[in-house]
Amino acid sequence: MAVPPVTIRDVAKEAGVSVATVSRALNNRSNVAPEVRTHVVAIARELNYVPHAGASSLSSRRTNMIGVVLPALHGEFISEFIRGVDTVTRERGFHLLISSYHESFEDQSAVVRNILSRVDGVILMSPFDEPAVAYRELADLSKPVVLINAQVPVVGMVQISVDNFGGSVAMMEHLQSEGYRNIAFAAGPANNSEANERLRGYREFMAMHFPHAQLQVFDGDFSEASGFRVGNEILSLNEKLPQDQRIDAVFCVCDMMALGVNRALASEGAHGIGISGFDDIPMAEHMFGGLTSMATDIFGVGKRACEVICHIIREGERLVPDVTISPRLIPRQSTSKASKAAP
Amino acid sequence: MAVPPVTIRDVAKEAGVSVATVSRALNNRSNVAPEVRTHVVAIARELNYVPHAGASSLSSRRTNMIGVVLPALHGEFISEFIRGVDTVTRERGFHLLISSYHESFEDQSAVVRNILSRVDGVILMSPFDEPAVAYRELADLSKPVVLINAQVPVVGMVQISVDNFGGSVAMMEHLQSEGYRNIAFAAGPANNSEANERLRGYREFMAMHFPHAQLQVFDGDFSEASGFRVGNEILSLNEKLPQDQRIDAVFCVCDMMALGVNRALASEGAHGIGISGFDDIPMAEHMFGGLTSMATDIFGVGKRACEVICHIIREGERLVPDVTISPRLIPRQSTSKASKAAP
DNA sequence: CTGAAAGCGCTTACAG
DNA sequence: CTGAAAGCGCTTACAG
Repeated sequence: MAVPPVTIRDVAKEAGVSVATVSRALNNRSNVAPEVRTHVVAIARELNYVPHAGASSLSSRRTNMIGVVLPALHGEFISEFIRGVDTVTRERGFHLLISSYHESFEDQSAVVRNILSRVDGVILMSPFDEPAVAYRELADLSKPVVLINAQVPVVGMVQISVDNFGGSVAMMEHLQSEGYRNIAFAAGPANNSEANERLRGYREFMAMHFPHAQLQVFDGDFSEASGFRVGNEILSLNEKLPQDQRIDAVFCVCDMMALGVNRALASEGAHGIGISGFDDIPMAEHMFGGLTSMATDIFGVGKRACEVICHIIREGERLVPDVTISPRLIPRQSTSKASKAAP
Repeated sequence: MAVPPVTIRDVAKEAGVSVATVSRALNNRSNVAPEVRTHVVAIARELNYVPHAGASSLSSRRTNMIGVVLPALHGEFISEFIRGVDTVTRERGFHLLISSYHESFEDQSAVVRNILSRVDGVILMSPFDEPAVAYRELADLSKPVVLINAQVPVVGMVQISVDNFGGSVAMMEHLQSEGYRNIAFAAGPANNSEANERLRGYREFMAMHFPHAQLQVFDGDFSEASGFRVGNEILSLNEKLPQDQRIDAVFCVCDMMALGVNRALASEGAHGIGISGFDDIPMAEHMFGGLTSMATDIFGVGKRACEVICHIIREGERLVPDVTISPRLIPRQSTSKASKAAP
């Protein structure tokens, strides 16, 4: 514990060379004689030398760290994202500084500034539905920032986004092709940009294909409990509606809400109402016989984001094209009219 | 991007004080006149000053970072743990360096050394079933290490562990009290210490309460697929067994395997075999009507681990008692004989 | 309560 | 290919 740490000077002395040579040897610079390098590396290992990262970053102006700033997300989603980032980070010799759990957009910006001196760049997952101008300040920072899922273009920042709007439309097409006509939407938090894009997909599809239908949007907040409430609202609404106007499918903004919707509907026996979700969390496959969902490959998004930020850092190049990832429909039993009708 | 960063000297000059005073004011040292502090803080904010973390750690010998080294874990488990750590980290002004995805024990040790100069201490979650001696080297490092779930005492390292053995015994008691007699165990990876402790609980309970019963241990690897295989093995075994020796309950080492076991058994219709898991992942509640499980409060473990390491760092004290967390039985329908018999 | 100065452990032009 | 030296931006005894 209280051992005086071994420094580059100790290694230099022991190896009989200058500290400059040790530094070059250990950092794989080309201008070192091969035998010298081998010798220095051996001595360093023997002395159990660990370079002081702070000192190194002070003189090299590089921290070899990537910052990841995440919102208050729970579960599989966040861990898959981190896993994706981590994969790249390891293979490129960077370390990961993670900061999660932020309540507001301001809070989030503060966190980004706060970690700025510790990292070479940051990956910011921002679910807030803020105008582009709100991001300007972050785009002007001294380190590159890659923005995930902001759903709004920001000059000076590379963006990686899931095409939530497109995925939403694709889900609607699926529901329509399965024969559903009176489709309701179980919405997410009002200030969440992803939720809003999905809602927009629903609205635009309905306007296009069912121009005379009454839109049925139910408020929710991503939680299973809010889905349960929506389910019950739908049940009581359907009682009042004439047969041909009753809701026959619920497109849920995320899988957890679909779980809640189903819990409410299932209590009424075989309801025959189609249910779909979004995100394709691992649970989806096992939810009431299989929940139809849209897979967003969040692991891939994490990888991509990290590749981009590493590239910007290493090449000093900021003109990297944005990336949009298309989600993939995973049809399962929950929207299959055939199996619904059966029992 | 290419703006010269503002340093402590710029702030000092602008505020008309020495850099020493700026440093003291910004670090909340007591020996600064209140008005001076206020003034310095104002100037710093005005200049958008961000202290260089590397320089700071070089002279103060503190990084204000906690390292978290995680095994190749997927899912909710890891994110809950990180969330627990992050909660404490934020409230105490530390940052989080996370390194996940490590294949072997050696790999893991290398990672710990690798991040050592960047952190003030590390939280190491080690699922490997290694002898205490293997950890010695890590206990001798220059920074404190808190060990999670190693299931073996290591001198010089504080440990936070889930009582997997006790939880396993408690689960067996539950199964016995529900009336199950021929209980099988679906095991996890052979080199996983947590899995082995749970298996040990099963073995010892059986030896104590059913000394003449034949132990039925089926190999698995935590995955749903391996659970499915186990389920099928049980089905074919039961066909050969006389009525009174047939397996009537399967205690699975984790919830995902329980999911697979059920998938196999369910294909044979109402099987009447009790199934229980371990970990109580969020999905458990929704798995085939409710899976009986043991909740391990991994969020709490993360919090506790971080509190301990922060304490050691701040107080310089290494004699912190180990912490053992008792899991909690969550009985659900999957082990309820009454509801099993019903259909 | 404040400042001048040393020093933390590296990296990197610069000169050879 | 190598070394001497400057300097990165802080913190912290030390002296006052």
